[in-house]
Amino acid sequence: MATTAGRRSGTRQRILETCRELFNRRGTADVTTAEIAAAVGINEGNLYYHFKRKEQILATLFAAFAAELREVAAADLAEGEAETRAARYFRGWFGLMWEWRFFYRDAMVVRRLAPGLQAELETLADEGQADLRRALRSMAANGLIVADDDELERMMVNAWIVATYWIDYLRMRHGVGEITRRHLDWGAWQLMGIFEPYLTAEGRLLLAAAGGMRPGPVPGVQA
Amino acid sequence: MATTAGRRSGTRQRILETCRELFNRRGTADVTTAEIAAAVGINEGNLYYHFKRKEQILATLFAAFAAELREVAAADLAEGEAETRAARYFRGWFGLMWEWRFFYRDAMVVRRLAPGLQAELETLADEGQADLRRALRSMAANGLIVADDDELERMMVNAWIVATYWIDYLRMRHGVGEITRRHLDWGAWQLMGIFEPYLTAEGRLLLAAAGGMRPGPVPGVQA
DNA sequence: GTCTATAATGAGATAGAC
DNA sequence: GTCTATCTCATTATAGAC
Repeated sequence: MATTAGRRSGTRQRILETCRELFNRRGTADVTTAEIAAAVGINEGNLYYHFKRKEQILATLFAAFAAELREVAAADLAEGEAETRAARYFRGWFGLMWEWRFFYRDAMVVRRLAPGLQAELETLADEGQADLRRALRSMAANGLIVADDDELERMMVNAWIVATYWIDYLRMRHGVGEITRRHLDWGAWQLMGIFEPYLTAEGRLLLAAAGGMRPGPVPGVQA
Repeated sequence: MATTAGRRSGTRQRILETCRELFNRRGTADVTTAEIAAAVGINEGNLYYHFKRKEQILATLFAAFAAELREVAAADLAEGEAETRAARYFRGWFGLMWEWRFFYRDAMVVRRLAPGLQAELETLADEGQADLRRALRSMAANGLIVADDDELERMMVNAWIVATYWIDYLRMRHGVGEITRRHLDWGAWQLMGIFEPYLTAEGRLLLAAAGGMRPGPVPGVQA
C-alpha cells in the first residue's frame, strides 16, 4: 500500500497497528476517532491528516488482511506432503482469524462503515471458499478423505461457515470477550467434526497434525 | 407484555410490527427513530410516548421472538412420531429464523443497542442448544441416527452455528439482500449435510420430511 | 507533520401545547 | 395520544496556526 516509496511516517503505521488492536479488543463501531488518536498519542486533527476518513483506515487494514490471507492460501500450493500442506493451511487460516478477528466479528459493522469494501470482501470470500474446496479435493485425491463432489461441497460450505463465525459464536454463546489461542484450538476441533465422518485412516493423522485434538476445558466456559 | 390488561392502543402494536419489518429489511442499526415514525405514519414525539428508548422496542420485540421460539421447541415434546416431531421442530425453527431474521443477522448490533438483553440472549441460546441436543438424542434413541455422545455434541454445535449464521452467510457471501423461503430451504439442506453421514435408513426419511431436499438453483446466486 | 480550535452532522430524546 | 419545537450529545470532519 506504500504508494510513496520511501515514506517513513511512523505515525501512519502506528495508527494502523493501534487500530487493529483497538478494533480487536473493543469492537470496530465502539472505537471513535477521538479514542484512536488518544491511543496513538496524537491529536485528532493529525489523525485526519493521515486518513481522511475512518473508512480509509478500515480499507487499508483490510488490504493487509487480504494479503496475509492469500499468502496462507498460497502455502497450501507449495511443496511438501499433502498432510503437512493441509495442516499448515488450516493452522495459518485460524492464526489469521485470530490476528484479524475484528473483521470476522464485526463484519456487519465493517460493511456499514466501509461500503466500498463490499466487493473486495466478496472476492476474498470467493477465494477463501475456492481454497478450501481445493484443499478438500486435494485431500480426497490423496486418500485422506472419501466423499463425492456433492458431499465435498456441502462440507466445504459448512466448514467455511463454522470457521468464519466461530469467534462471534464464542462471544454470543459463551460471552467470551477476550479470545485466546485455546478458543481457536477448540474451534479447530469443532471444525474437524465436519470432516471426521469422511476421513480415512491416513486422514486422521492430518487431524492430529492440524491441531484437531480435543481441547481441554476452556477457561470461562462451562462444558 | 401487556401490563395494562385492556390496552387497545393500535399504535403501539403498529410500531412493533413496522419495526420488525423495517429491521428485517434494512438492518437494525440503519433504521433511525425518525424513519420508524415516518413508516408508522406518526410523529417522532409520539413514538417516544410509546417507547421511551429505542432499546425498549428491541426488548419488546425480543420477548415476542423468544416466546415463539419456545413454542416451537415445545412442539418437539408433543405427541407423535419421532420423525414428525423432529421435522416440525426443524421447520418451525427455520420459519422463525425467517420472521425474525434481523435478530440473527444483526445480533452484534442488537447487543450494542440493547446491552440489557445480553443475559436473555444467552439464556435463549442455551435453551436452543439444549433443544437441539434433545432432538438429536431423541433421534438417536429412535434409531434415526447413529453417533456417540461426543459426535452428537459436536454435531449439535456445528448445526447450531450453521443455522444461526446462515442468513448472515447468504448476505455476506452471496450479497443476498432479500431473503426468500428458497434461501432457507437451501439452509436446511446445508444443515442436513452435518447429520447425513450419521443417519440411518429411517433417518433419511426424516431428512426428506424436514425439507432437506437438495434445492434447485437459487435466484441471484451462482452455483 | 502536528497541533488547537471549532464547525457540521445526525441521532436519540424531551417538554409542553393541542 | 398525538403533535411541534427544541435539546443534548457523540462523532466526523475542517481550517488554520505552529
